[in-house]
Order: sequence, then C-alpha cells, then structure tokens
Amino acid sequence: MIRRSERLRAMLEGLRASGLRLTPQRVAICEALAMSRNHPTAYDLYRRLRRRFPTMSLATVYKTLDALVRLGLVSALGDAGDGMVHYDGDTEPHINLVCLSCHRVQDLEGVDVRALHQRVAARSGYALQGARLVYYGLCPDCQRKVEASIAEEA
Amino acid sequence: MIRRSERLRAMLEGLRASGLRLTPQRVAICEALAMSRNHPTAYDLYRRLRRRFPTMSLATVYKTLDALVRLGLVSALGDAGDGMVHYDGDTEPHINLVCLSCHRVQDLEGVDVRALHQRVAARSGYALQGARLVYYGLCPDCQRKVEASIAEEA
DNA sequence: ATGCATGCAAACTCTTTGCAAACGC
DNA sequence: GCGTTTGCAAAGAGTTTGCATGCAT
Repeated sequence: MIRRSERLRAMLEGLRASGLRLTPQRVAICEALAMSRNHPTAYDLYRRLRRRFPTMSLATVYKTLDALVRLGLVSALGDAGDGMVHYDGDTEPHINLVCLSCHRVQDLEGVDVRALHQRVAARSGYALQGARLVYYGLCPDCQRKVEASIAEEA
Repeated sequence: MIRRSERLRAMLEGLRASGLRLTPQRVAICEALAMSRNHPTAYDLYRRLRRRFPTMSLATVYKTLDALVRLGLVSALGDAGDGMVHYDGDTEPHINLVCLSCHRVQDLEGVDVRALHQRVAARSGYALQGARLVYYGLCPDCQRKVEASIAEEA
C-alpha cells in the first residue's frame, strides 16, 4: 500500500512541477489510477469518478491521462482485446496478464524483469522510456468457464 | 529468409485448413505481412497492395488480418503511439522495439525470452496464447535528430 | 486578475458491418 | 452452381478538439 500512495504523490508532484494546475478532477483521477489494482480504461475511471463528480467529463479524463503519460508518470498499456486503452499507474517495468475472455488486466508478481530491461537497453541502442510486457491468454476463472461449457455440450 | 517463407506457408496452409478460400487478395496480404521486416498497420498493407490490386479494399485487409489473428497465425501488437494497430507475422514470443518519434516498430534480435515465457506460464496459472513484449523509446536515428535540434537551438 | 482547465458537443480517425456483385472451389 | 469473398459506402466506437464558462494560482 505504501507503493500506491507514493505513486499518487509522484503524479501530483509531477503535474505541479510541470506547471499544470492541481484541480479536484485531476487529483481524483490520479487517486483512482494510483490506487486501482486492475488497469482501468479512461471510461472505467470516468464511470467511477462520476459518482463523486457528477459533472466530470470523459474529455477531462482523457486530457489528464494524456498529460500523465506525456510526463512519464503513467503508462498506456494499449488495448486488452476490447479495443480500449488501459492505463497503468506503475511505470516500473513489470509483467501484465490480459485475459482474452473477460478483458481483465492484472500484474504478475514475482517475476523480475530488470535483467531483461538491462539487456534490451544494451543491445537495442534505444533510449528506452518504458515497456509493455503483456502476456495474453485465459485467466484461471475463464479456463474453468470454458471447460464447463465444453462439458455441457457433451 | 527461410523463416519468412515458412511463415507465409503456415499462414496460407492455416487459412486453407480452416476452410477459408485462398483468394489472390488474401495471398497477397499474407505475402506482404510474412515478408515485411517492420510491423505494418492495416493501412500500410493496403497502401502497399493497392499497387498490384487497384481495387483492393481496406475492409478486405482488416477482414483478412482479423481471420489470421483469430487463427493464431499472426499477432496484433497494438498501437505504437500512432493509434493504429501494428501486426506481426511472427507469433513466437520476441521483443519489439517501438520508436515513439518515428513510430517504427522493429524486432530485437539476440534476446531470448523463452525462459521468461516458461516462468510466466508457471507462475500465472493462465493458459497463455501469446505475448507482446514491447519496449518504447527513441531509436538511434531519432536520438541523433533530437540532439541535432537541441544543438541548433543553442 | 489572469490565464489555464473544465465540460459539453461536434469532429475525427480507425475499424467494423451490410449488402449486391464477383469469384474460388 | 453454390456459398464465400470482395469492395464500396455507411455506421460504429473510442478518442480528440473547439470554445464559452469557471476556477486555481
């Protein structure tokens, strides 16, 4: 949990430092993103925040996410088979798991990719700014569902 | 080069085996994708193929790519900062490099990710179907351009 | 007080779909 | 010949933009 509040802090500080104003909407978006365990889309955040900010606009969410990504404070994971961009408040290289059935995105703990990052940096010649390490497949829950539906057909 | 013609073969065979017809358009799309070094978008392929097939439709390109992805013969890399989906004829897990300035996508040779794949499969509990291992940054060419433009300002 | 940010709606872009004509098998 | 595939155009979906109002600094 310490990690998460650090992330929030970094986001707010980053926005402020680059001359952007800390409006209630921006703070709320950062909070929601820093605290979320799954990796929400712009629309996910919008829906969640609309409760507290009935006038919150989807455009504001997009604009804020855009600023955060440009500042390197948040990374855009790309779509998860659902055609929507998922965002990740954790910019440290790590592995994401995408379920192609339920479109959920989660982190994989316990696999260190720092050595990989070093090797890529050395061999590529690129000035690396981030990474998206995504594995696709069926999550355990959806595997069970598929098995159940096959059993049903038989 | 052997690899590339094998890929083409696998794509055509895969389409045929699943009952899809080998139309000239589909063959040409597979060829262009299997042979391409960079990772083209649907529009890239469309533009390239329109020379040989003046009536080629962008919709046909999308439909064919969709079929190839569904059959697991091609993988969709997601966007490269340009908002368009890039496709990769190589479905073996490997590392892609995306340049955030010129939006080019290339493979990184010489970094083996099979051990990583094994570890992810074991720890995640997912039935893995594929991976997208993408590092973002500035390619050597664009780094030079940035340096040049900074020098110019001074 | 100044000028950036919000929020609405309209515009934009990539992608998908519907359907008549054409073609692979 | 049958049924799929093509290609056009129009629809769809996610994201971005323009602009008047409101608010952080």
